[in-house]
Amino acid sequence: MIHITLKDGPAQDMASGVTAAQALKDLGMAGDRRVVAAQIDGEAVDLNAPLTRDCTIAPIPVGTPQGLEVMRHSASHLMAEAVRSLFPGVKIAIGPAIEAGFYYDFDAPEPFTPEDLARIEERMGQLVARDLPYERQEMSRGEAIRLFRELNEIYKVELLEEIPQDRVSLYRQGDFVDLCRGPHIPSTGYIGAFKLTGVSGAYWRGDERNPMLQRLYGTAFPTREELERHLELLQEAKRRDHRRLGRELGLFMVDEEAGAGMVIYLPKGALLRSIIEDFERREHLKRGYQMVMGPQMLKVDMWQRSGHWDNYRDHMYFCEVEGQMYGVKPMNCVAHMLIYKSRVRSYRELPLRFFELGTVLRHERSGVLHGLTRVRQFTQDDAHILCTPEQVESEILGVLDFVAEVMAIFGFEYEVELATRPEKSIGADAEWELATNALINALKTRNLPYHLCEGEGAFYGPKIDIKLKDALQRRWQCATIQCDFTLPERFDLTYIGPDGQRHRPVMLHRVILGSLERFLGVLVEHYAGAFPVWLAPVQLILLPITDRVHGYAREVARMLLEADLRVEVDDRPETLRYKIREAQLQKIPYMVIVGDREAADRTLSPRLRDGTEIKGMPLDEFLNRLKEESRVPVVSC
RNA sequence: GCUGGCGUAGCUCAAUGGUAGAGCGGCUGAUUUGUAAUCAGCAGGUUGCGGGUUCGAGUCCCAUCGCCAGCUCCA
Repeated sequence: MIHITLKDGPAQDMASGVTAAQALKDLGMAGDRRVVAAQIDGEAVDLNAPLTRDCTIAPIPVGTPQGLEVMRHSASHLMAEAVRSLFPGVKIAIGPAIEAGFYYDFDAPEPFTPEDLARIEERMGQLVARDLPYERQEMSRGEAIRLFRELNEIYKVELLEEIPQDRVSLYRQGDFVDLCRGPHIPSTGYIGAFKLTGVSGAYWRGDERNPMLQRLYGTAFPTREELERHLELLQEAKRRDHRRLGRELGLFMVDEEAGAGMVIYLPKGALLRSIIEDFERREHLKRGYQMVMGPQMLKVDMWQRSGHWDNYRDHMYFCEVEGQMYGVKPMNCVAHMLIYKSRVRSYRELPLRFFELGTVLRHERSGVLHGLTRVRQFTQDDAHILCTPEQVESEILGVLDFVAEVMAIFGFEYEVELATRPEKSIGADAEWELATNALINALKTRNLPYHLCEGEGAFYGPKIDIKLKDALQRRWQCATIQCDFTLPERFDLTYIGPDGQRHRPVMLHRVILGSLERFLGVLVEHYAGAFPVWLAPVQLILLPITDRVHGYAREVARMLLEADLRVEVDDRPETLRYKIREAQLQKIPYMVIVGDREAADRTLSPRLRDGTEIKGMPLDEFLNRLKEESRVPVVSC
């Protein structure tokens, strides 16, 4: 007999070998199909796994992230089975669950077409209907290698040859067998609703030197309704797409004749950007930053000295001027080094915080370009903080707080990642360790949970990356804080300490919004183009009903402009309904109707974006309301 | 850069290898309008660019530029 305890529940003695499913049932958990796996002492296992020792058990319902992952992983096996039965020559690679679904990589002689997708999906439906059990089987590594060799599954053999363990597990359902750790759902019927969502190429093991495989993407949910809701969310993302809204709202464009990845700002986009830039300058000056500006390109020697030549050359543009090679800046740090060096520095003036809205150019590979979020020329809200080693941590804290305050103003939540030393990097181990610890300590001081991303730091130092989450819960890399001990050394930066000796300052690179282009793109999607009043390029539009009131409308517009409000007047000879529709589609916060009645008693009748109508509001009341709403929101963190 | 898909009017999209069309938008005129599209007329294209196959190419082939979904990379 073994003693089994339900997590946060009763316990019972049972015969050794009882399955997890039976144990859960005996402990009062109804054996319904929403439970897809079990957790034994914290480890996820199949429902039909036999229990042979005292343990604590907990159900894994499909409604939890873990349960969903199990079901999707099983769905990927199912997809692989369908593919193998329809396309006999195809070899299987790997097929995990991912954030929004699952995929499986195949080595197929011909790429899959959308029609193939439909056939595969249909076959999967048939297999679900047959409710085939998933069966776990353990064997030695050697046996497994023999098995997959017989099946001519070379990718599985390659994976097996690198597995250190002696025992491996396989899962079978129907005619399909796969090397897999598990756990899986008990049978294919547990897959509620699924859909194949796309095909694309993917390198074997994510390495571009390896052959390219065909990756099939799909997603699965417990119920049809949840799947529908997910697909609806994808539609919503499409409606919010900044590339579409950017054009429709007259914000920006990319012209292939000008160059891929080169953003051209239209009047409203340029206005929006300058509103954000003004905001940034104020926020930085408030926090003790000094504005600086560096040149767009520097002699190539500078880039050799900084290490960019050795580590970043492939991403840089170069040009020759009177026989001298120049590198167009991909980062702003080098000029800031020179500014620091422009005179002798005392410890009394540290920390120095140099801030620049710096426009950089990076040669990104053509395939990665995307709207505003991935471009070749962009402007960073960049700063370099030079300080004593003792000041590093408090400076990092200052930046973390800065990020928190700014993100709250824009209404973003975010997640934090810590990226450590990559393979291709410069600097001494001791410095990397010191810098990494400083970052970790700051995160701990602020109680910020973080994901560790090993080997993903910049070539000159470790970094904290901030992934902000937009209204649709998508994550975007914007803010980053990077420690750098090497650049001050390479440029021989020093300060005179209290002891009269020269010392080496530490440098922090940091951005808050990151790239203004990317941030704008994210902002457009976050607000679906309906910017709050303080950001809206056009805050209100006056809609005169007849020519008779044009004079009054222009007088009101002048008054509002004097009050620094962003106003337009639509005095075209169109109907009111027409003008409202256009203003509504432009997502202007206030549509202000001006007719004979308003002109007579010197009032306005604003209509809000949400359809709310206000009639006969006195001029100064409206002015005060707009002035109030135009202020940068005050938030407390 | 790689894999696959796709480039037709400003936008969204039509056109069995056989004379390039529609809606919206634009322009002109009429309409002076009270909360999401007033009516009429007109203009708009070397089908991304360059080669080729063919009696004939938007359609087929090659190359190139760009876009889209991913991979790799990344603010």
